[in-house]
Amino acid sequence: MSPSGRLPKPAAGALSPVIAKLSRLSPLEDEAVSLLNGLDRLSRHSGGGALAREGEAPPPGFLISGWAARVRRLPDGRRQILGLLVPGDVLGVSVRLRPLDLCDVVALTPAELVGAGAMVAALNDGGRPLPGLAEAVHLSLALEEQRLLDQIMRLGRRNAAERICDLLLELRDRMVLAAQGDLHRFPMPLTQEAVADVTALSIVHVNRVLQQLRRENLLELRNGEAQLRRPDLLAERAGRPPLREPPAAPARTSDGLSR
Amino acid sequence: MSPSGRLPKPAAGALSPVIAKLSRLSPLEDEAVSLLNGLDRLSRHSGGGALAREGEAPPPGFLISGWAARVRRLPDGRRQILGLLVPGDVLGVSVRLRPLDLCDVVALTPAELVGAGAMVAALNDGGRPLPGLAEAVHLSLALEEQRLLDQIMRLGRRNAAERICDLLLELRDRMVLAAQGDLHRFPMPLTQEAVADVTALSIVHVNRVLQQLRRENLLELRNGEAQLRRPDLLAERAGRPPLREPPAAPARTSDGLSR
DNA sequence: CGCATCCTTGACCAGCTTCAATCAGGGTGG
DNA sequence: CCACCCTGATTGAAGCTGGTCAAGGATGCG
Repeated sequence: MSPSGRLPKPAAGALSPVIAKLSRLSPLEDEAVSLLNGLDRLSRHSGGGALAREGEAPPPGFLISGWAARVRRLPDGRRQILGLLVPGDVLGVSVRLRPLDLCDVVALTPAELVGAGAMVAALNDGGRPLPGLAEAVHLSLALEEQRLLDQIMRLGRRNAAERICDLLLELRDRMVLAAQGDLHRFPMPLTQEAVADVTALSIVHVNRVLQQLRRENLLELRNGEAQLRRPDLLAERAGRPPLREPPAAPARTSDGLSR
Repeated sequence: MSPSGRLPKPAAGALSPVIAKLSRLSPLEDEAVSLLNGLDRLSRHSGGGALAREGEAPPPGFLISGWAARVRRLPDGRRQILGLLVPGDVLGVSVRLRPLDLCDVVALTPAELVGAGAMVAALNDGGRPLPGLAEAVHLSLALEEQRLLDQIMRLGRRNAAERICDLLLELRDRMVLAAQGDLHRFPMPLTQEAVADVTALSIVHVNRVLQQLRRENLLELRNGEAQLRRPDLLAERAGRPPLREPPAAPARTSDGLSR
């Protein structure tokens, strides 16, 4: 349930979700890319294992495989997932100490983390400045805050179907950003229980809504992969504003900062 | 509905919520206090007026009187309050550009804002360093993020009564921090509609829950003032963890960073 | 005095939860 | 190889929480 080993080096190319995401947020210097590829201190975690514990600042790192969640519990055991972490996401890297970094983080699937201490050091210790990397990391943190706001909207004024459709679209956009899928298809290893804990619904109701979406042929969900048949209809079903055309203004996606 | 005037100077002592809050977060240098007291560019806003518009970075400022809210809407008009702003709170001051600063902010009561541009300049332009002030501002931003997480828990796994009790306790703590009330009594100018938009309940149901809490003699709410009869019972009613004793560990309040 | 805003209350009902079984797939030990 | 078990998905029935609709009441202000 805990890190089941530390290896000096991740496999070649293992950093690709991180590099894909960051380089899309801001063009990365060549040096930044090799810095990222050179990160070590890999740790593996089994599903259910803790990546970080409440109250302890987690060591800076990138999630390079598997999914995880920031979790909080009520005294009686009710569980709420505050936010999900997917490959390419950053953990414990922040300017100020962030309350978000002080939650329990648990692996929802087997997961691998690489240490980002070397990157933080390179950004701070005034060696060669890496403004592209610094900007990308900043934007990544901003996206994370954006997602907290999206989560509040999701839980606040959306009904069950809207919550689930909205979540799927957010996950699609995040997976695309990390080069893990395309507009119609992406890895989705969450159990219905995890979806329930994100959307604050009961497992049973999540199941019913998914069945309904399948019946409407909007969605397929099998073998840990999601297929969105009609993303446009799904967006409508999610109660999202109809997206403006590219020529007029940059479309607003849940990954976009254009608000 | 818009700023109804700009006066060169706020009244003497008008900055006291700001100074009370910041100095409780971190001891302020004398210079920092006079810097704050010297802030000008006061703007007044009537209830319902916009303090900042979606998509525009708001000018940095402190709310020195009145309450406001960060608001987001769904296409069909449903409204969700992402977070409340009370006197002493900061707006538009951040290291990186924060998505939170890109929401609509509306005044819920008549409100006054002073510009914080001079403070930001003093913190950045390497004149005399003011580490106490810088730390206090940082902590203030961290508290804001903490409150987003609290809001997710509130909307996620709490029922109507728990949401309202939890909100009242949060507001109590925030008002105490800004020297605007004590453990049992504080200004609470929110309409039931605003409470509904924070807690994602209907107005009617907010009313019923408040009636019930009054009947149980846990709460009084009159003339824009809240009285908490039994804060301990209210906390229990809010589904909060029983708070540990002061000697053992610092108690966890919604204003505390001790997580 | 009349209007506007906010609060209050009742009746009804829908969305979601809870409880309880059942089913399907995958891994494991005999 | 197969019985067994565990986790996750599925489905039905019943009931509660909270929403919606509708109609006043209270308060304050021009």
